[in-house]
Amino acid sequence: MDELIKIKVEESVFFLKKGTPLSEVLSELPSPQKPILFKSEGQLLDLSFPADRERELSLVFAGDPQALEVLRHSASHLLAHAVTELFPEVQVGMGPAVENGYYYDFLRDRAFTPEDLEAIEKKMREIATQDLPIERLVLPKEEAVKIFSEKNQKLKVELIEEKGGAEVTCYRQGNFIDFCLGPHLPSTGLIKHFKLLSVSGAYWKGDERGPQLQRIYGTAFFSEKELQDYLNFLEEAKKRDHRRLGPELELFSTHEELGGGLVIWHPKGAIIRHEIEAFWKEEHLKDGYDFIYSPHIAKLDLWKRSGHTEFYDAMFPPLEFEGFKYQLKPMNCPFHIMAYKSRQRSYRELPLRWAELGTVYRYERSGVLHGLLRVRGFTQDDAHIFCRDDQLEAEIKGVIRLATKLLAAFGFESYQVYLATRPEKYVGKLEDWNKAEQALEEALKASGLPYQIDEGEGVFYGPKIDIKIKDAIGRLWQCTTVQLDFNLAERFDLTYVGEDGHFHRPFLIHRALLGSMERFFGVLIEHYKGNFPLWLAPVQIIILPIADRHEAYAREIQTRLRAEGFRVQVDDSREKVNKKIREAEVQKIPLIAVVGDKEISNQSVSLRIHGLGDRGQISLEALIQQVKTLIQNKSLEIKF
RNA sequence: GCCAGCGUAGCUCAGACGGCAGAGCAGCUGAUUCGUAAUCAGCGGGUCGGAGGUUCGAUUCCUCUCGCUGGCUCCA
Repeated sequence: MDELIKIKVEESVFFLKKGTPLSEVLSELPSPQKPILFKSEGQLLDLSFPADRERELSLVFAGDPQALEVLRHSASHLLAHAVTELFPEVQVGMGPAVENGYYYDFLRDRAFTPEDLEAIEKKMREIATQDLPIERLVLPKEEAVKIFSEKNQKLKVELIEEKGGAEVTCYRQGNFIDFCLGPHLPSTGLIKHFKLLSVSGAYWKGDERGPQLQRIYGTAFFSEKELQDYLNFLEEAKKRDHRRLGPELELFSTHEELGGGLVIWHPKGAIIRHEIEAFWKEEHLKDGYDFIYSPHIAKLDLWKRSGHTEFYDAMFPPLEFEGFKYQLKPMNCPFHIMAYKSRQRSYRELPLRWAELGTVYRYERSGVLHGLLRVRGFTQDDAHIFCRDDQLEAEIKGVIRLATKLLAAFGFESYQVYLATRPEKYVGKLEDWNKAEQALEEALKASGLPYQIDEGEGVFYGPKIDIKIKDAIGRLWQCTTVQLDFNLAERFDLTYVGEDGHFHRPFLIHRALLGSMERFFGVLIEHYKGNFPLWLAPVQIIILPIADRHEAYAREIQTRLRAEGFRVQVDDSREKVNKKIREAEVQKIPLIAVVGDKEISNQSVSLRIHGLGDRGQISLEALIQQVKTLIQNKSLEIKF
């Protein structure tokens, strides 16, 4: 006798024979629009999912953001389908949906060319137009293995052997079948707005010893507008690329002669860095930090004691002289620890907050270097806090407050915060871990920032908080990190004498707020699109004399404005005003002061604001006052 | 480090069965003295990323190498 299963959909109740597709209920529902998925207990299910037990279903329609991942996953199958049609010899790997789209990995002896991608995309459209039903199949493992073996899909067979239970789920559309948990859209016709983006290498199962596959990336959306918006976003990101803007605006350069990942800050970049650092120092002093300077190398033995030689693989090879080996520093911590250990410490002097803009060197593999964002020599805005356990929470709160204060000054006010907790392998006492995790979480709660917990994702030496900032076009960048370190405290046997006259182990907090000057600068360039706010702009005001006879007046104003501490230039080239203005706009100089006969006669300038155009005449005094205010307030916008 | 793509003037890019290497912008010089996004003219500028090989001849074909790009991997 067939068992009947109770299925509740919206307000209606149905009874289905066990194993019949849930989609049966749809014929009875007066829904004007056909759903593409069901949702049950927070989980998305195929329309054809068999009735297995009592369920309450809701309907998910095309366009629903929850279904986007499914759309993209189905699009990845469509991609694999097209590839196997066009290149039957290709073996398919894995093809999930990812953050902004999807990819699929293929094993093929030749590389896919851009022409191949075009052909594949065309084939995908063809298959989509056929509107093939996407069927969910549950097969005994042996049968699935047999099917994929016959198709000579060895990678898939490997996956099934590895991951499949007694029964495995597969999805089929036309001649294409894939081992996959799903869920998927009911048919290929629903995949309408998609595009292939790029092809790159990827290792099978991420193992660099394994075979190298070719990964084709694509994206898909429910509407053409969303797809176009995303493609526009990619274009916009290209326009902001700091690797283009940096050299163009003469902020920094890199050179083959110097080596990869090594950056030279040009005067215009250096002045921005100076402003950032000055602000950073000022805020740190206000928060009770002291500064430290430390050398760039130290004896290798120091790094042995810290454990870096053992656990850290990004160190440059050591240098050797006078019978000793020296190590270029990848971190600042051991130096700060040495300073701490230079004498006995009392509980009365804790917390110690020691900050350093410390330049470190890391051997990053050549393939990962990327503009300013991933380099080999960089300056961390580092600090180490040594504190007692009763101070831990307050210290972390202080760090978070300082971090968000600094970031907000640059216009970063939207964050994603992660608390990473104890991993399986860890050093230190469980009791300390618990105390630290609790302090971190309490501090986060007090900060009012929404956060998520990455269970077990902490580093082996301590739990941490990471803060990612959201830039002007919504991209996330990791900057702030606050980490407890039980390892170094232990290895260097850090102690302080407590009120009880006994030795105690201090907590060691390692933190960087902006991350590194290089990386933060790269992010800033992209965030501002090169249009730095007035307080950071390398040239804040450019004065454009209309004709030669106005040059003396221009120089006079320049002197006057420089005396106020403003960064001012005069364009004395013998060009027309139009050309000078264009030049200044291209250079993204915030304020342009045009001076001619009129301005001389009433001691004024004609002001033009970058991007906003001519604002008319303004007296010299008013200009000075307003610029002063804008700089002092670190205003992100220029208003007159 | 691995896979793939790309390296031609400072920048953006043309180019060529393997046969003296081009444009625009920038730079320099001169003329123009001008009112809100490019005045005109002239000139200079290249081991065609580097090394080796094939060839009578290589920037072009081959090998190696360096750098960059997209990913992978790594990320104390």
